[in-house]
Amino acid sequence: MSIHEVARRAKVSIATVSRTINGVSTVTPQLSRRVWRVIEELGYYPNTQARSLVSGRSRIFGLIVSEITNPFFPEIIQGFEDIAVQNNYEILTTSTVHDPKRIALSVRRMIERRVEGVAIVTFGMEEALFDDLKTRKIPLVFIDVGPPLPRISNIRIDYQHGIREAVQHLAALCHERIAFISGPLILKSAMARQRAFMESMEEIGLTVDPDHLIEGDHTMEGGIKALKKMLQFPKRPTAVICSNDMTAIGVMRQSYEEGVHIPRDLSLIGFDDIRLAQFMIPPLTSIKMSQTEIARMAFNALLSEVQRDIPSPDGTEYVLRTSLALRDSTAMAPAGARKKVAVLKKSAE
Amino acid sequence: MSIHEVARRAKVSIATVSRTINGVSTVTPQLSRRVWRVIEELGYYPNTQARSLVSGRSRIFGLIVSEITNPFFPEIIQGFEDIAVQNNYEILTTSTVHDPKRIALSVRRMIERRVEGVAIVTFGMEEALFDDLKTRKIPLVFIDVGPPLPRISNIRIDYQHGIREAVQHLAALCHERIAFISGPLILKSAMARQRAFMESMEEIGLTVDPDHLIEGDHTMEGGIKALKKMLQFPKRPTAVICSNDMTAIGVMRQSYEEGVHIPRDLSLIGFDDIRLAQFMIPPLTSIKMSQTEIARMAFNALLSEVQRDIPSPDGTEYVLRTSLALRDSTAMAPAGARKKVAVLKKSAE
DNA sequence: GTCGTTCAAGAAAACGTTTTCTCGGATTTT
DNA sequence: AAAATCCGAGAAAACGTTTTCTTGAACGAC
Repeated sequence: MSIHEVARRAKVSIATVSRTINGVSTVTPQLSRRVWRVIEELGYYPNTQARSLVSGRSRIFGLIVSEITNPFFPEIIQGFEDIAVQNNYEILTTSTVHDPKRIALSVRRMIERRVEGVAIVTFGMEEALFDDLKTRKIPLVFIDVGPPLPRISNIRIDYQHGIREAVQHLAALCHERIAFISGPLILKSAMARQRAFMESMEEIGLTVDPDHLIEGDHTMEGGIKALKKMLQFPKRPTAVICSNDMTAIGVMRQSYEEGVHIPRDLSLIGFDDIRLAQFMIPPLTSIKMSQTEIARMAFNALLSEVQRDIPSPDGTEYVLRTSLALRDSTAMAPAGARKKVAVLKKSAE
Repeated sequence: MSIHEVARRAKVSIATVSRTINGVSTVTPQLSRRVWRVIEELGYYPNTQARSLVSGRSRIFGLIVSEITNPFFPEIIQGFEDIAVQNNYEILTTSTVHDPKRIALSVRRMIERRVEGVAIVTFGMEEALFDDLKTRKIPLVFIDVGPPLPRISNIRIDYQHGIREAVQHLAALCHERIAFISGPLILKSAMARQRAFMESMEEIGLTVDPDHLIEGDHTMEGGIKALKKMLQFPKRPTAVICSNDMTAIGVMRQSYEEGVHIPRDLSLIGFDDIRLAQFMIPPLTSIKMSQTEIARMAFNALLSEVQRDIPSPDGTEYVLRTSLALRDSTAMAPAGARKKVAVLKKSAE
């Protein structure tokens, strides 16, 4: 079961066994073969704990996500796992469920397991909870937190690009009253998306009715509520952009309930472009933010930080583009509510 | 950083520090306080690897699921994680993506990390891949594999109950031509579901048109294909039961495409009752198989096996009930295709 | 043919813990 | 008051590796 047993049977020292396993070149081919044979016979697997205890490298990365039950995250986890496997890393995943206690606990456990780096994919505001990791100089990668710091990389999402495309698309369809259902505005990322929306609207010369800026919570339930609210306004919007797809799905759900037809009566655009979006009824137009790409960037950020001998003076900033994925949940604005054609023509590029 | 540093600063031996941390009662309160203070000051976290190396207990469980991107599984992972956290266990999750290589690799790594047990939630047929775990006497828990063995527990799903309810429900709505879209029939679980369907149909006195037994693949794409196929049959079914919700979602999607209205033209029932089901349009009637419950059972199976000093002579069998969750995707059969009323009355209980 | 080099492989130290063993002082027993 | 018991805490062994240090044999150089 242990390296000693292997050594005994192969009649070599444990050092030789270790060297054989690790492919150190100073081992005679003859001995190497003998050792390997015994290893096979015994079905010996080295003990990772002992290995990493002495080598000081755990080959574990932590991955902290908000909610694994939100379909956005599994894709990220899968992507992360895929690359991790290729690079012989293990992942310790935590789904925080937005519980600070849970996060703190999970951070602590990760440190105790001596993870080599942690990817934090939470769109959250719990930054302080990760101080422990910072003081221990563990490489980190965040999504959308300020400028990178030593050992701390950042993946900046370029919300503006995709959201501008969305707004332009709606404008081209003659929509004028466009609403935006944001995420919880305590979240930086939610704020950033809303700001990008406002800017895009301004850019194109449309005004945003304050009523049409609704705060959701990134859940389907939130989308349901938001739509209910929206339908009570004297001037209903003819199009809605949601801060994530789950919200959009909630809106769809409630539209069905209320007899509002999408896209005839209401054009709808989501954000994230989760896989499910294309299976909605109708298929949901959404702003794509590639989960696989995020996972890839996050992993590489950690890996390159770990492999570097001196930490990067400032961490690296990665940028992820967003872009509109066109489907069937948007249509021309209802005739009565169309924008003047002159403006239209221009922005329809 | 290590226990030695703490010992040095607190002017005690490392043994005392260890005892303090582990709450061994023989430590004088006074010393204990001194040690704790130093621990706080230093922000010392014990090294789990060293700990479990000497104690022989890794406090890690493995969790192997088929596909994390299938919404069925995240709920299980979340549930599993929740209980694990409570019991101070870590989880190593693997999403196999149905790749035998991947499974083998992940099994190997789990063994190398000396996991204390592995929960295998795959509805699959890759049983042989887990032999390595068996020979190493690592406690396992499967879903729906034959009778339990020493150290190997089994969660048996009682498909019959939920499926019978579904069939009875449809019969009560005067459906006579009921189709079933199965999962890949190499999977035991898919087989079991189909068998349960056949039995329920027979029980209630309905015959199954062989055309109406379609093999899907548990994906939305599979559901789409299955519906296309189904619509070509001379005698279209008026109701469909799907082997999982993803398939049902695919069917919904394609029905929309083809102008088949659910539930007016076609009644639809899914299986699993994933959270998403209630947000479909219309909300999907589904056979509930509680993911949380599965997670709970799986974890407890492992935990109780680990805590037991002698392995259970035969592993334990846990049983999970399924039952129908009624929503809006089913309706009376189209007038032309109704069953004779006499039979109806009886089975409508 | 002696003397450095080179090199393969064993011995031993180290990693950070837990746990057994040991010891000396305090407490109880007779 | 001496002997026996108890108990808190330190010393040291152990866990299963990797890696440095050591050794001894083979080899080439002079």
